[in-house]
Amino acid sequence: MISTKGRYSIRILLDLAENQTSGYVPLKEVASRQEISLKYVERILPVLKEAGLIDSVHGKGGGYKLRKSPEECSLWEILRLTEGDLAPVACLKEGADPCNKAAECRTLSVWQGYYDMTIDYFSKISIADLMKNKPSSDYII
Amino acid sequence: MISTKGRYSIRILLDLAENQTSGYVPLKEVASRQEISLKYVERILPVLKEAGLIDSVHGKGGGYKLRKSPEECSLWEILRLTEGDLAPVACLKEGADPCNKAAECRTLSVWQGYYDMTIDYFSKISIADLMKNKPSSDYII
DNA sequence: AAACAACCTATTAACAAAGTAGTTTAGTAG
DNA sequence: CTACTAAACTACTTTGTTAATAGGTTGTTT
Repeated sequence: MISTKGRYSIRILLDLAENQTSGYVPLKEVASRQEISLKYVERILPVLKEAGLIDSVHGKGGGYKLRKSPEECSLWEILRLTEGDLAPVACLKEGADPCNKAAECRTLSVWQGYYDMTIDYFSKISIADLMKNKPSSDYII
Repeated sequence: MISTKGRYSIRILLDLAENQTSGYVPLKEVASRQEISLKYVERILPVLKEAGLIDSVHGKGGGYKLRKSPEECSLWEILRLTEGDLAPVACLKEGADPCNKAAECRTLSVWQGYYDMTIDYFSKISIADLMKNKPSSDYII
């Protein structure tokens, strides 16, 4: 399961992308548009800033803005930062001590295959792709 | 993350498949071969029995055995039973109340695509496939 | 009847997710 | 220079899940 941390991060970056101005967008606006607690948003963002996905400015007129273009920002990059990694089993996690049964493990290749597929899937989707996902009028009742 | 419940279940069924006899295999042997606590194995199996994957017999000479052939037993079937479902987000879980933002949600299709891919991946792998995954001699040092 | 193995119920410790609260620091506008 | 604003930091709480463990009961076979 993808936790709120990862899902919210995607929505927040998407919000920043869709509401870009020449300046900075304060979190207050993002939180209110996305209906996420401001305090929780504040908790989530620092890691995205550290990684260079966003820039921030303190004080009046300050806020956040995207540092990269929406095209360059893949969901895999966001999820890896916020969810740690998406390894389906402990022995494939980054920095895990190597399993001494790996050589005889019948299921390792299954998990590895799934993990590779997961990385590939999310790597190929960018924030820009999500922007194209405008709601279809088919859905309007 | 796939929890121990799902991973152990796969290993247990694989163990039953590889150690089939004309009769029944007691859990004591499975647990000891797989190095899983007997008590924990006992907790996990009932759901697999209910679903008709395995048969059991009480008492002396009793134990478990596969009901289906290893070819008919897909990992998806096992994981769905033991992990609930593998929906990456709450709104795709079985029996979830429909999200009222679904029509305007920019990310739903991403999660749905990932979920479809997940089901497809695990559906195409059977216990019989895992039996073929014999450890390669390349790994022996 | 004795041995054996599945079955059932309750309890526990450990951990992570999700969010809240309050304070501090930094930058801008007047 | 001062007031305002918004990010940044720290600590806490609540809730739920995972991964077991413990002990007793029921049902079969020899």
